[in-house]
Amino acid sequence: MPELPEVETVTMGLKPVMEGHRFTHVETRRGDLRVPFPNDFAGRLTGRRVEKLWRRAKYIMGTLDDGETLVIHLGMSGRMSVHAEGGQRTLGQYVQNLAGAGTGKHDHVVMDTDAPARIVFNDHRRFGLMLLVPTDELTGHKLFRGLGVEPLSDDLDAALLKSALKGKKTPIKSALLDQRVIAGLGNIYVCEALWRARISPKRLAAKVNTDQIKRLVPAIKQVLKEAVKAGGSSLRDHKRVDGELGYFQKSFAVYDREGAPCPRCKCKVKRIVQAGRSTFYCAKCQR
DNA sequence: AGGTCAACCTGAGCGC
DNA sequence: TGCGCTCAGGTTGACC
Repeated sequence: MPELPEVETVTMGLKPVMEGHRFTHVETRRGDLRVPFPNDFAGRLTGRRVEKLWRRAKYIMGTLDDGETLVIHLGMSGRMSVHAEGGQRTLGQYVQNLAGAGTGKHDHVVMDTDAPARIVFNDHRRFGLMLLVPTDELTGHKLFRGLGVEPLSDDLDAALLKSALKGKKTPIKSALLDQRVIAGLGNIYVCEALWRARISPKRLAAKVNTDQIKRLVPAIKQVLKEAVKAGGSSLRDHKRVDGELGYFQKSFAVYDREGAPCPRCKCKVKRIVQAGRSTFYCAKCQR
């Protein structure tokens, strides 16, 4: 499901029931996610208070009151849902009914907080993960030490991107998917950003010129901001924590639109495969 | 060193 | 209905 806008949407949805709240009960249903749960995950989480809930790249991070941080990744198909007694309008946001919550086939983790609310992690492909990492070891942790710049921060500018792409012989499409360059972009928003910046996905990263980089940086930021505002893109799996769909997919210019007209020049959108992933682009206006 | 690609899983959609 | 095939928003480790 998730790229940065979807993870941001989910994080914001979890905040009211997690931040400042304590876990009263935690249960894992099956341990064989691709990355197994840490030892006694439920026991270590129970009774802990979440001091701060935030996002880094495509990870949801919960800083706990005991010096550990809860790290959540949704993989390709992970969902988080929030349930409470009485359903809608509880807690100042829309939440789902409590009845039956956490009993689904792929509901892997059920977490109750003193909001009170029940949070369910569902992931049918099991590519997601939940870990506990000592907070003071986060920066050096394997998952985070190599991560690139946050695209929505002021740190990402033309100069930084230019130096990050310097000497890279891989296509720009693949370079932007590399989390060590920019952290949080995925297949959808890379395609969309390249279209907005009128850059061919096949162009070698090192050959993206200064003018193009100056278009690419705002294109990335704008497409992400618009998608966050729309609640992310719901293609197959993504839902907000209240079960509603994001609607940014209605705004795609090229992604998943093979054969449809390019909104700019009306040429047919092409689909190619790069590094094993679909790329959608307009061969006429992306150079 | 740096880049590509299969593998990890399940489910949905499509053609037959 | 059902089978077989392809594809899916991510990440990683094995391999050129």
